[in-house]
Amino acid sequence: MERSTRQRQAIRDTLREADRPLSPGEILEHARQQVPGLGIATVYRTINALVEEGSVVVVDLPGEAARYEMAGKQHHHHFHCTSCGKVFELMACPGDLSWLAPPGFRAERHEIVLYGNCPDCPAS
Amino acid sequence: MERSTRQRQAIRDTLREADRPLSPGEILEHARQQVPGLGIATVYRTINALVEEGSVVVVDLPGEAARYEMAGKQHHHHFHCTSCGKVFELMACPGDLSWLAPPGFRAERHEIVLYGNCPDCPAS
DNA sequence: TCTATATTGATAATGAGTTATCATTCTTGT
DNA sequence: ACAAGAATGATAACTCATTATCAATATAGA
Repeated sequence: MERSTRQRQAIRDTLREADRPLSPGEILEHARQQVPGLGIATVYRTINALVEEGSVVVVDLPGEAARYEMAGKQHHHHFHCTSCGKVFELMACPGDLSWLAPPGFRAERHEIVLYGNCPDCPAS
Repeated sequence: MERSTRQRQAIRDTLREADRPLSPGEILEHARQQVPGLGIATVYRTINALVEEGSVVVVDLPGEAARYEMAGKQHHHHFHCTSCGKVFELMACPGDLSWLAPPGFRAERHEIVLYGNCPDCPAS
């Protein structure tokens, strides 16, 4: 990530402004508003560079391809809208859950995903 | 799923005896102890039939290919050993977590995954 | 036992997501 | 403004899990 290009700026801005994890496709779609000709290859290349750099982290959800969000956010979880497919951030957390594991297991971290409808999607 | 074959029996037995969700590869490996020549295609075919039939359910974990476990178990979660990669069942649950979502979101269900080391894997 | 045909195993094919290739374009230091 | 070479875009190639194909085999009813 040496030179500063319109493409990279658009991709970085997209991630910075997003309040939820975005898929490469969502990043492409949004960043194209700034750089119309942007290609998906550049999105992947830039995402990977940002992840290696440590400024972006991967968000994996069950049965889904990877999404990306800015690094450095406080511990949080996600809400997956089963209607529109978007993933939102949940800044709340029930706290330590290592007690869920039987003796002998050493739990180091947890992930929680809520499923349902987001405010933009009418109840199914 | 009309005829009864050694292959299907072995696959069904494998899933019935497992106390944790198994990947197609794990099912193949275990069922081959009963039916040495068993092929991966038969494992997939049988798994799919069992899922359609409703006797087996899919277990999706973040960033992982699907695993399978017998249907009808009570609500539970999973523990993913970051060392050996095996997934275990956690029969405990913190209960309703819909309060994690901001107003406007309608949470219908949740998934929880704990990560760490299982009893068989020395602490990293 | 015999036959119809469901099932199997090997493997080619597929699909979705991601990465590599390469000629062209753009950025940056001079 | 110029040159070196980094970055881009189009797309071919790749990866991995899963599915389709098809000749050979095994099951179950007659």
